[in-house]
Amino acid sequence: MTIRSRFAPSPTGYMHIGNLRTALYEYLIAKNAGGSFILRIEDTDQERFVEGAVDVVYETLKDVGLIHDEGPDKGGAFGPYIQSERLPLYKEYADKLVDLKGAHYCFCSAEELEEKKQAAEKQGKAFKFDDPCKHLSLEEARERIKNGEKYTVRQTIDPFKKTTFIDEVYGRITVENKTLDEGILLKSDGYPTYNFANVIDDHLMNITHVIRGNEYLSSTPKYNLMYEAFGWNIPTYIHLPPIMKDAHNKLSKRNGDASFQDLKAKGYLTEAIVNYIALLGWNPKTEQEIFSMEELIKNFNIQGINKAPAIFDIEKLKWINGVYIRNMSLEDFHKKALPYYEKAIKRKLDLETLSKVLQPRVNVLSEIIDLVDFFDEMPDYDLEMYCHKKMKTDLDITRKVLPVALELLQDKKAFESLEAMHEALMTLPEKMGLKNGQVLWPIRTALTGKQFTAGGATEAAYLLGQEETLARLKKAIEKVG
RNA sequence: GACCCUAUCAUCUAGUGGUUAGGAUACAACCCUCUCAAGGUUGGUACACGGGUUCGAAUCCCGUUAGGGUCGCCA
Repeated sequence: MTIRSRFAPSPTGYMHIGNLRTALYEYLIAKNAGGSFILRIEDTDQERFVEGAVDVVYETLKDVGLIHDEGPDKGGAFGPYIQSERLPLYKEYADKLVDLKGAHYCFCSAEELEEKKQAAEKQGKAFKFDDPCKHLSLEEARERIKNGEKYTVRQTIDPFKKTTFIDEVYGRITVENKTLDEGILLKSDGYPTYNFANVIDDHLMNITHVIRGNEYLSSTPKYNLMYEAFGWNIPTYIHLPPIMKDAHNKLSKRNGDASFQDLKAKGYLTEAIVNYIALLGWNPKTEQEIFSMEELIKNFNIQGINKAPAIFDIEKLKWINGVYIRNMSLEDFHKKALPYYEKAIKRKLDLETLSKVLQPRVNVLSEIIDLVDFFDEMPDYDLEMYCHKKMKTDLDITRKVLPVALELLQDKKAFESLEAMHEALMTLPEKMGLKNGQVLWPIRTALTGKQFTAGGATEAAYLLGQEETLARLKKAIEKVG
């Protein structure tokens, strides 16, 4: 049997991390077995329609490398792949399900129901829908429909039975049917609800593996009842635990948490995000932590999926992102860093060398901004900064070092390359009978005004160039008196 | 409230009856070093609780507690 899995987002205009992980697992499960990955757009909620939201889905999947084999933009043998274009199908199968006694027509209006609910609430009673339409004869119901009455189709459930299903990660689950709600399958506007559309589409599209969040675990028995009523094969279920923001809250855009787009904007690499979320809820049973998409496809297995929720740990993502950055070629890193340089640096400087200095020091690309701001403008700093116990240096030493450095750096040759600068500066400690740190700490401070910088005096001087370096040294000499 | 699900370091997790409870992130220390990183070495921290079953339970069973989910003409 060829595995067919599907990603079925309702387009909201952004991709949240939980959805992306679901899509990833769906893709990996299919591709691991050489199967197909199908994209289906679930746009049955007319009230939540967002312009352009479908494009975000396409762009994200493409960026991440989850290539779907069938979908609205690609076609396929089981289309249409947009639910709003499948309306006649749902109606047809709803009627069929009524014939099969798996559903019934209901003429109660939403308002009526709401009234009943509120009345029950007022009395402090738990609301139980009595569903008068359930007892209508089929002839009578069809007559009322013919007369143009608004109606919905509700699932019909035998309350005296039990329903059991197997989930590949949670195992065997059994519930008593009386705890199941006879929910609406077809709305009065003719659109199906998720509960119905999913069953119909998954069956019609030959989906073999249904992979989704575990919030659907409790409604799965209802889907099975429909499959059974239709006499259809039940798919393999794989329910995924949620990704949490903390111990209590799910990760969600609504809580102000980062979406895939947000993470990208912050300077996280697509590959790193994918790598991280693959590991959030799945373990490869080895100690490997860095996986390319090819490796994920090769190694992914359902047995490694966890049952317990996982908290999204941005620190670990940062680390993984840093690993990816350090593994990049200098050219690639430079390309990624360029937009950030443009934002933060007006002065002209050797950006290639800057990239060389920065690459091992950056975990998230947006960190670049804070790392390079001193190039444009010398920050204010306290004289105290020249006193450094560990470097065994202080103001007195600084007063001696800075003028010597100023003189040394009059020589243009030092600015020809990072190596030349290093060589030049390293002559100072010996000449002055001082330790490296005693000489270089003051110079670096004078050039950067910062407690910490990426690179040392050598890098700062070389990158600033002769003119600016000399100017800053002069200023510092004035400052220390 | 009813039903379903979950429970190992701060975090992600390994572990499927016998382990000094392993790894990674984070944290700390040290080394390296012109600061900061990177790299290297080392370290501390966990089986929610209570009962069983068993010669022996993180592992099996029951309960408690805690948390999550579902109960929409949302998905």
